Amino acid sequence: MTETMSDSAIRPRKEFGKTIAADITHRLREEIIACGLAPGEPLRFDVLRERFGVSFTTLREALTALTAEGLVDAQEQRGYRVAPVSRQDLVEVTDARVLIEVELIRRAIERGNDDWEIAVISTLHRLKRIEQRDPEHPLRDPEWKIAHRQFHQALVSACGSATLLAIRAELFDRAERYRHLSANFRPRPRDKAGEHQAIMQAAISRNSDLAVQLIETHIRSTADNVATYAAHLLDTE
Amino acid sequence: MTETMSDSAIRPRKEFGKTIAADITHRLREEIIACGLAPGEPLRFDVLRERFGVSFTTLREALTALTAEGLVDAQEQRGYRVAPVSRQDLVEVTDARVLIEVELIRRAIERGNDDWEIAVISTLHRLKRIEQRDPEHPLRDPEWKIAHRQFHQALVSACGSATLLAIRAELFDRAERYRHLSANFRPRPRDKAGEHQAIMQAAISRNSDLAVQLIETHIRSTADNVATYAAHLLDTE
DNA sequence: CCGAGCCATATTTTCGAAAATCATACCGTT
DNA sequence: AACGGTATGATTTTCGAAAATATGGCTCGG
Repeated sequence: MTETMSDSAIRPRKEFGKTIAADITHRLREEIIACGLAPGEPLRFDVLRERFGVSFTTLREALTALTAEGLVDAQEQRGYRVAPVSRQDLVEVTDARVLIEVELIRRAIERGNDDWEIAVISTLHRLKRIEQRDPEHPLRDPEWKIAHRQFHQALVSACGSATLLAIRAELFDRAERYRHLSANFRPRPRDKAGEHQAIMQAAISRNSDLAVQLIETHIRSTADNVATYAAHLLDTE
Repeated sequence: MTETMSDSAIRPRKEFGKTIAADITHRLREEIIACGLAPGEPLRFDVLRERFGVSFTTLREALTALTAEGLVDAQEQRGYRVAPVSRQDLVEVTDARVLIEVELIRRAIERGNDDWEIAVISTLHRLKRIEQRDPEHPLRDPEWKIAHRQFHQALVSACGSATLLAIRAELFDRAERYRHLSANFRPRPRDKAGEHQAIMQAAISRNSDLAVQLIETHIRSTADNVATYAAHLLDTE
């Protein structure tokens, strides 16, 4: 409010109790997922230092963390680059997601209590509200992205395993990057709203088999879409 | 050759083409898995700096990587500590391992070629040789640990998914720490040699269902053992 | 003209000091 | 004696310089 624009806009502002490194990790992650940093692009320290206004050390810590998440590729003694994309990697991420998400949905439906139901219903509600606002290009709306992420997160949140939830979140991020990759070339989003609605209903009515089937279809058809419309980005070289 | 003993013995000697940070990450990982650094123990920079002879920055990078692997716990602004153990965490790791390893064994049996069979047979052979040497306390023998790890790795290596193999490796490490935790209190190792032999035979003869069942039993019974003999370490506070 | 070896430059990696933050003990007040 | 606030020491976090390593161009010999 009272600060100058130039400073507050450029300088990384860390939230209370958080380290700058954690903040940079978060910002870099978002930028890589959104393909603001292109797959395979070298991540040079000088450039990043300029862009984020932090030191080597802090950047290195962030890049190390993102390397573990599969979003950055470390080439020892030769720096880092954005993790490249490939058809093979897309298939692997999709398969892994199906394997894990299907299991987590089952467990969540089995164990979910009232709070879980409320979380599923309310996150879907918010998602639909945002979609009404701008039904054409949801992926370009940061709010839609967050709401979408939170809905899928809510669905499995009651699974009871923090370990598997962490793995799931990582795979979700990696998949989301592929969605962004094809977003610019996709003619028109298919009926995601309807799919989400159906998944919610199956989950709340504790219809495990149906929910599992819907989720698997949801994940695989999204991946197929990416493979189709981002083909020219996946087959290169 | 020409260097003084004191230096070459204490200083971390990095292998060709590797960074010191990667080396320290590896050494710290091994030490945490072996419970040389006890679960929950604070990881103070001064102490580690003394012990490994490296700087803050390098340590921080290693600790960041291990945090992502679930072996270290980061408390923002309050440093790091060895990831604590708990009965809940043991259950989660075990469940996740069963879910993933069962799937990978299926895929490996389906896709494995001659090289895969050879790898499975030869890694088991080496494991048995080492067991003959010191059948009492295999976990205390670093060579046994490596051979054991390589046998299980070989079993699933042909699954075709680097993504799932990486996740599996991480869970394997976390589980191995629990095995070490109980190793000192376990009366006597059960017949692991027989189990490994049976798993190998089921895999090579492409008997998927049997291999899956044996692997699941292998993983779960190991975890049960830990839960029993390390109970006093899991229930505290 | 081509290729191997070497020098100069660009870039990463590592370091220890300085700044920021947290934990603890102390003091004064109620 | 209990409580709140503050000063002090311990520890983490961040920084930019220095060392180590890779990259690209150049020369020289074949």
